[in-house]
Amino acid sequence: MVTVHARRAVGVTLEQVASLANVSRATVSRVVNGDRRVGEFSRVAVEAAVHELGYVPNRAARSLVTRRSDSVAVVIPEPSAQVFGDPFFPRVLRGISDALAEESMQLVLLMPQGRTDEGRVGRYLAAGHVDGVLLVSLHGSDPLPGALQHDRVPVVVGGRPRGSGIPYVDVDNRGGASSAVQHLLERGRQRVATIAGPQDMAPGADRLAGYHERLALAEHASDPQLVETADFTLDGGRDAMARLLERAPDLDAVFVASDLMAVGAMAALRAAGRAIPDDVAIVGFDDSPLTTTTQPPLSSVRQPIEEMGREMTRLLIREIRSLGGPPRRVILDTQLVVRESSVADAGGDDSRG
Amino acid sequence: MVTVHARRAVGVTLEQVASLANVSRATVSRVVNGDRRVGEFSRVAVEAAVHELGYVPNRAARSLVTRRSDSVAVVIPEPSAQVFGDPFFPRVLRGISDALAEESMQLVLLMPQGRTDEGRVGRYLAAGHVDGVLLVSLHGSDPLPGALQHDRVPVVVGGRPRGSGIPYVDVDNRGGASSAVQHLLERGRQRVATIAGPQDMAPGADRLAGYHERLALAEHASDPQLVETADFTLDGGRDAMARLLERAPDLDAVFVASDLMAVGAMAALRAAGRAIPDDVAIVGFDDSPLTTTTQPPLSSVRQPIEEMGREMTRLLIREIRSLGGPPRRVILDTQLVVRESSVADAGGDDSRG
DNA sequence: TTGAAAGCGCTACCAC
DNA sequence: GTGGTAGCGCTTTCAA
Repeated sequence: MVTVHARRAVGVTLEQVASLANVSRATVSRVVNGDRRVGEFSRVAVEAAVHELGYVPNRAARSLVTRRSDSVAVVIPEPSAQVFGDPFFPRVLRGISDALAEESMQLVLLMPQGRTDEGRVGRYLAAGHVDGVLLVSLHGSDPLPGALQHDRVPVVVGGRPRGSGIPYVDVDNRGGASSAVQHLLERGRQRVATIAGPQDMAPGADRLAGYHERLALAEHASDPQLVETADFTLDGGRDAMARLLERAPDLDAVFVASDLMAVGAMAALRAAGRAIPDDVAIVGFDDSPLTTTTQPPLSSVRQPIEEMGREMTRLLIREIRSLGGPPRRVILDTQLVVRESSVADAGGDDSRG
Repeated sequence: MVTVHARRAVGVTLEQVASLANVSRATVSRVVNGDRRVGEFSRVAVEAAVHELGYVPNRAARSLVTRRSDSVAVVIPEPSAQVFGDPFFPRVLRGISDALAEESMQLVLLMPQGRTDEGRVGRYLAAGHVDGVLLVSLHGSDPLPGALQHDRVPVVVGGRPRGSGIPYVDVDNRGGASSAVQHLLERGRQRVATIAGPQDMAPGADRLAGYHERLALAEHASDPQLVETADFTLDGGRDAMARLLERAPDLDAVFVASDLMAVGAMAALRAAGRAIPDDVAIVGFDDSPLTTTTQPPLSSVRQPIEEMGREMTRLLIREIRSLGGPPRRVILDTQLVVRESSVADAGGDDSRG
């Protein structure tokens, strides 16, 4: 038997493998799909034939009969792609891609622009072209997850969605914010302010909740004067910091709900002649590449983004394999990364979960 | 006739549409695929039935007979995903996604990790699961495009690939670098240095070529002392700047081949007590979000990233529809964005292509 | 202009 | 444990 070096496998069918291995198409199918009920002898013969011919199953033919596509859609609506600086987007995708590859499933990427486009995408998904949907949503008000669930399309959301009853994976925004505030308090700061994100976005609301939670725990009164909100942009962060300094000149620390806003806040502090961290300590959120470009380097809360993608995929696959059971949700731990912006004495490099 | 509100379209077949419209399956198929040879009356009846039933063609069944998948793979090898700070990755994808949606084609995303994984991906692609491949490659030494072309899989590369004969779309790195240098010369700078990228990467080599080209044009001698290379990282940029300052203390401008390296270079200049732009003017490349976070804001060369994705897709589709003709390549214009880092007098805001 | 019918390659059921 | 075979939903000849 001459082993031909595998060439382009297009066109090789089950039929040909079967005839080369002297078995029926059914047997080849069983071997290819890992069915146990195949004799040792047949199995070896089929495997050899598959190898020799470089056979690869035709997905379309398989889908047609199994009614599965073995593919999953990842939907990234417009605003989610606009995350500046922080490579959030490639990181979730990497996590998802890894987990799907393990299951030999395809990743179909959809990036609708605007509501109209989102409608098109919704119809596409409802048409059953994919086995399930992963939705990376930064604005919780998205109607898509609800619509999909209504159409009984398996769906998992990344980030806390507005409605309930939908499986999702989120980062522990409260816990992350809480640990940042705790760190500042432990360093002896008395007047810890915060620049929060938009309160109609889950991460915005949750990080502010974590701030309040930790202050309450330490029996620090929450002073409304010390709370500002901004829109997750650099300029927004700068302006918010300026307002805080005007209202509460005695503040000695600030927890900022994103690194980008923190960069803006640092500019405002510098403009006001406040030394970082001596006069004002500052901690951001995201642990983005920005943190090491600032002067001094910015302490920040790190999120396990790849893991989020992987976990979303696991949940979805469970969802696809057996519709039923209570909707599952997973909250992933964050980690505080301490840098010079929050440590007055040119001190250590501790970190905590 | 009662118009039922479209519900989940799964399960509605050509057959059902045909029977509702009182025509044959063949006729429905013709209407759905825009075949001209259908009577007005039949066409209207079919369209109504399609609408009423919410019919959506089954892709698998169609693929099985047409032998097309109507899908395109986008391959992003590991290192390409590591682009810091700059949201290059989401932007190309957005461009590709838009262009594919216009053609009703699916985007299948593949993110191989390491050479082994890339082999798997290569076999997958060669198996004909997609109609064509878009490869976003930052390191030109990738074996994938060559392998795919050998297997006669239509492929278009983003960024100049090493081998020739492969269609690609690239940004005008030479021209961009050239315009940056021209700008510095026009501002009266005499000793223009450069921090280049790795010379085994196309953008690294091309941007350096543009630098030399423009100096030659201005009959400035190229002084080897004024050229340093680094690895596109922040630290690399800082170290390269430090070396330049040591070797050529009289330099009064520097063109840096990436914004991230430019941020590092600015840190080195600051550490050396050089004022920006008064002592040393600086221009980066990418026009990333970083440019507005630096002090002063960084002049930079902007690249049309979304357009690159769109153009890649157009080329690929042409490639898929009719294999033949000379391999096409497209070079997209860049634009210099002038900010304070390169303008001594607190001057204007000009820009040039 | 229209319809009948032959598959595309595969899985899964049923019989042996 | 194995093989025969009936479709999955669609496109595309070929005739009419």
